[in-house]
Order: sequence, then C-alpha cells, then structure tokens
Amino acid sequence: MSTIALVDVNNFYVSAERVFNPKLEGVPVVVLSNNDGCVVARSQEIRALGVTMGEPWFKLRDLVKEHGIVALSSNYALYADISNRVMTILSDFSPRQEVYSIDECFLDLEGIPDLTQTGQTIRQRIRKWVGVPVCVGIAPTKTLAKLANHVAKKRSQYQGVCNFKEMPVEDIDQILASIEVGEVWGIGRKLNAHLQRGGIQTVKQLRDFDILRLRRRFGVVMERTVRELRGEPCLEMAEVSPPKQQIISSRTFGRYVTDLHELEGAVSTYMSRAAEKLRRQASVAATAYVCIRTNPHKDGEPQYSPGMMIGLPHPTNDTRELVQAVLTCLHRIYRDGFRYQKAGVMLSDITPEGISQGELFASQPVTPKASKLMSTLDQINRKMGEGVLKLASDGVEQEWKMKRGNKSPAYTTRWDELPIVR
DNA sequence: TCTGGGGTCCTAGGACCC
DNA sequence: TCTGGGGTCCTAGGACCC
Repeated sequence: MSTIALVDVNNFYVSAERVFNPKLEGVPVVVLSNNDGCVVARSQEIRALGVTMGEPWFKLRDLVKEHGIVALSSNYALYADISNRVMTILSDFSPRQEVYSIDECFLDLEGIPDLTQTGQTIRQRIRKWVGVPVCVGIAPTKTLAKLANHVAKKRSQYQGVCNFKEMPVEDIDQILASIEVGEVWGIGRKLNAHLQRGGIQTVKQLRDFDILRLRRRFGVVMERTVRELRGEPCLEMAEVSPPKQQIISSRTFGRYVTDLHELEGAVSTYMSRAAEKLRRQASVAATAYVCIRTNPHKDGEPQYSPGMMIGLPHPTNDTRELVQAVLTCLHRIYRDGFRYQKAGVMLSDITPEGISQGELFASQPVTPKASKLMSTLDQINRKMGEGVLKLASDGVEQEWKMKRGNKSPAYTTRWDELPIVR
C-alpha cells in the first residue's frame, strides 16, 4: 500500500503577493494574466464575490469600485522564487518528491508514522519559513490525495490536513458521496457533463460504477481514474521531469500590430525565448512552427489566423537558424490589412542534443562554435537579465510588448527591488 | 477600449504496406 | 454490383491539467 501526500499552496499567486505586502491580507485581491487580460488567481474574498477563474478583467469594473478590489499584474519572477523555497522545504519531508506544478507537489510518505501530524508540521513550517498557507491531502493514490487536499481546503474542521489513510471507510464514503464528480482530477467540464447526464453525480457513484462500461464509453484514462479512486495506484510518482516534447512561446501584444516588420520583431523574440528553453534542457528540435492571429472576440472585424510548420535542414538549437526558419514562414503567411493581436512559435520533434540521427543527410549539425556562442548568450542573459543580449531581428523599439500595469516589485530576485523595512 | 500561456495524453481516421 | 485482413505511422483534434 502506498502513501502519497499532495501539498498545495492556497491561492498561490495571491498568497505570494501577500508575503511582501501584508496590507493585502483580508482584502479582495486578484492577480491578472499577461496584458492584464483576465483573472488567473483569486483570494478567498474574491471567490466569495462570485468571480470565476479566467473571467475577463474589464467585465469586473463595477465590482471593483463597489468592493475595493486590488488587482495585480502577474509577477512570475516572484512566484517562481517563492515556489522554489516551498519545494525545497518540502523535499526535506520525503526522499521522493514530484513537483507537479508551480504551487503543488506530491510527496511519497510511505513508512512515515503519524501522517496527520506530519501534515501539520508541513503546514506550520511553510507558513513560518516562507509565509504562505498550504493544505495537505494524504491517501493511497495520487487521485485520492488530490481529493483529500480539496477536502482539507474546503472543510475547516480538518485544519488544513485531510488524511484518508487513517480514516474509517464509512467516513470516506460519506465524504465522497458529498463531493461532485467534476472535482475529481481528470474529470473536466465535458466529462462532468457526460457523467451527470448518465446519472453519475458524486465521486462515490463514479468510484462504484461498473468499470468495464466506463472504459468502453470513455477510454483508458477514465478507467485509471476510477481505479485510483478505489485505492489502486495507476499513476507513478515522476520525480525527474522528462524533457519537454514541445516548447511553445506565444504572447498577446500590448496593442494591435499591422506591420510585418513589427511582427518579425515579435516572432524573433518569441523564438529566442523558445530556443533558450530548448538549450536549457539540452535538446535540439527538427521542426518549427509559427502562427499569428487577429482578435477572435471581435465580431465584424476581418479574421485571419494562419500558421505554418517548417522542417529544419537538421535538428538544431541555434537561435539564429530557428529565427530564420520562422521568419521565412511568417513572410509566407502574412497578409496585409489585418489587425493582429497575437503571435506564437513552437518547437517540436525534440531530441537530446548530441544524439545525431540521420547524419547522412544532415547538411551541417550544430557546430562547436555555434554551441559556444549560444551558451555565452544564455549565460549573459541569465546574469544580466532577460533580453539584455539579443538578435537584431528582435527589434529595438518593441512597442508590441505586453502591458503589465500593476506589477509588484521583484522583491526577491532583483537587488534594486528588495523590500525596504522601516 | 479591454478576453493568458504552456503543456500532456489519447483516439480516430487516413495513407500506405504486405 | 460485388470489393480481405491485418499492421504501422502520421496527423488533427479533443480532452484534460495548472
């Protein structure tokens, strides 16, 4: 029998902001997506107002005035740093940790006595050492641990730690019968609707339903989910994250772009970022992709959203080659007379660097000289700040860059933005 | 005026092979 | 008009996650 804990920071982005700005405590706070477009994190007070995830910010104007909502632009440097601190502390509790996302991780707690107490220790330590609140769910499988975590968050009697491992079966049944099936990890909007229509409303109903019928109707993913709900582990702990099979970099512009030259700058910049990510995981890509699009929400305006894939002469991670390839594509798909809102690039057919296949046809692999140049570029940008050194094609003005109207300082990652205590 | 960004896995269907 | 039975590989699209 395995024992897995899911530890998750409550309202992560909002909690991270509150660490350095205690005035935000008790105040309704939202964190907005890039370009301050829509809501990506909500404090408890915001949830209570009925604001949903992903809601466009401009639709909340009235609510803002009425309730004194504080809206912050997203500050990824801060969140990444807080996340690292949390994950490092959590790694002390188990030799096996899977960092699942920026704000949550699985821990293998097999063999540890006093699980609930351990959960409380985790909570207290993270609160004290980092300053953010976490909840802990403990169960024999990942899916159940997620569910236990949900219970820990929603029901105050558990004081932030819900442990299915040391709970009478009847109690677990009762809990599962009181939770809607859509809360289960892996049951999204569509599946939820499907199940509801079929008369499966609660988690318990799903758990106890005929597994063969579910498999036939919904496939193997559903089967795994149901087995996990029954306490049979089907999902392994993934301690080391495998290299990415595709790398995307895309952004909505801060304003509409019509000019090809400006699009070139954006696409070149995005590809530089993607290529850097590619090099960071020591990979090369054989295929590149670029797409641009107008604003699909604008009825009555001419719409155009082309994309184009290109195979590279040989797998590479050289920014210059990759940028050149996507710029060629961009020229092919660009049409005059549209107001473009967004551009993106993607790298795929990714393989580890140094394993060159199809050498016979490779015109020229990444040369040592190019490799040296790229790693120097990365080192300088890592040390001096993103985009300090870039290709000329990225452009100098970059007027298309996104808006982030109300970003908090990079408190922990820039010397000139350290918090000041008076 | 204003609607994010980045991933994974699975399946179905088509092309092609013997 | 009738028209086998596999297999593999690739792609597009759907569903999910945070």
